[in-house]
Amino acid sequence: MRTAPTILHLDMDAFFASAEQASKPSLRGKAVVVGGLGPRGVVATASYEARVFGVHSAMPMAQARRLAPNAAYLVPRFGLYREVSEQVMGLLRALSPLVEPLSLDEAFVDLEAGETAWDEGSARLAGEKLRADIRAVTGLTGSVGLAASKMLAKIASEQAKPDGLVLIEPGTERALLAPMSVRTLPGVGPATGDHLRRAGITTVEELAEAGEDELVRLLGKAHGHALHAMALAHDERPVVAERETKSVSVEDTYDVDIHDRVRVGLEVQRLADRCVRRLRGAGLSGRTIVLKVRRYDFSTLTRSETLRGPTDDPTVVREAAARLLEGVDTTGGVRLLGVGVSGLADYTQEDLFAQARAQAEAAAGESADQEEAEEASGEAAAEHVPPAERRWPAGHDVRHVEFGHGWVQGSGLGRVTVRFETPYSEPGRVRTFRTDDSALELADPLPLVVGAVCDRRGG
DNA sequence: TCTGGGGTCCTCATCCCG
DNA sequence: TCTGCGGGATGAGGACCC
Repeated sequence: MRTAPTILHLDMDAFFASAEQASKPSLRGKAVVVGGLGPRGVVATASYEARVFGVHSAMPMAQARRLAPNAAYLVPRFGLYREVSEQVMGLLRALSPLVEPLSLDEAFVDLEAGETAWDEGSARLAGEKLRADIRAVTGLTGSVGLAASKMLAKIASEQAKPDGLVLIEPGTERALLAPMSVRTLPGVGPATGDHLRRAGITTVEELAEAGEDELVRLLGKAHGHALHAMALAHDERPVVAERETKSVSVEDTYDVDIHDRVRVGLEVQRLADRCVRRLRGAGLSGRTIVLKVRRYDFSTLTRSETLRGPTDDPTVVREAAARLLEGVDTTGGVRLLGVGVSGLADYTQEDLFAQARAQAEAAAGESADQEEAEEASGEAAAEHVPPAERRWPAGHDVRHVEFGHGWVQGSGLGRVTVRFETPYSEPGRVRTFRTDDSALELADPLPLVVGAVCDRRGG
């Protein structure tokens, strides 16, 4: 057990929403909600100003609009977030070679392994410098937790939010955890929380008192054992820099349930193709094909099939997915379809026919670019979206030959409204154009901080 | 209120093999 | 040859995370 608080957890504050506010001066200090804008969208991130109204992540967008009707509603721009994330991860890697990213906006760092901190004082110093560097390089704020284990570092960063730093002093861990809700612990979600509550356990202290045998009886071996250790503040999980991918999947929720069996089949083929493109992009192949179907009543089922060897052949995956679909009853309609591949290998079995076919397809160009573009703009399931919204997604950057750089505030009825401002300007003016105005075109996002180098493909 | 998309891990049942 | 049993592979489902 490590004794010094040298594990750092970084959590960027309201990351997507903050990036949008940095990018759009007129939204600073305002309620901003980023998420899917379709009828079945959910909130990905709400700015702190929006949280005041009760809006939070994973909430249905329709509910968010009722709570905060005057907030700005934007589609996520993963390209921008990825760039900012890479800048932040770069700063973390300067602290230690042991960096474990958990998502675009979160990571663990082992400061001791990087020899940047060895005790409380040096850890606090490194954490504060990191926060300052992140602000300087990205213009955004992040919260830092420091502790002797991953679990506690994460709890600390949660307490530090927003824009703060909390260090949990060694020796104080159990007393700190004792009064907290069991839901604070990683791995305790709604289901486990309910389960424990029915057994009369609501705090970490009660969890520790319950004893390991009782927890194993209640929750099963692995979960019970792990939770008992967490309750005693025992967490020896190391920071792991590289974790290999175990599965690749794509899925779409449709704005309206699909009833037509033929259409369901076609969608599954499209998803299989998209999945294979992602698989190949990562240089992977896999043995197990998984079909996922969410029905009209939200009941979800999966069907899978394991091949004799790994494949990255679109035809093979399409055919397997189609076979799996045959065994699924879709009467009543489906709201979501997904195709995945697991059992991954970083090589493909020699299959010369498949390779020849793949090369022919690559040469033909196909409609791959079109679909990649759709994916990139988060408009994959765009068939029902009117053309205007599709070409001018809310929040995306544009450039006008006369008025310069701006972003789409909204579009519809043949009109698109643009606010002309940049990350470094004052809040800008709004103008409206026809959606087919040739003076207006989509543009790449600008770096959030002046002088920061943004290395974009083709940009 | 009506529930995204991309993952990970665990559990349980079943089948096959030795 | 029959039965018991353990273990691995497979398939389905569920909980959880960001």
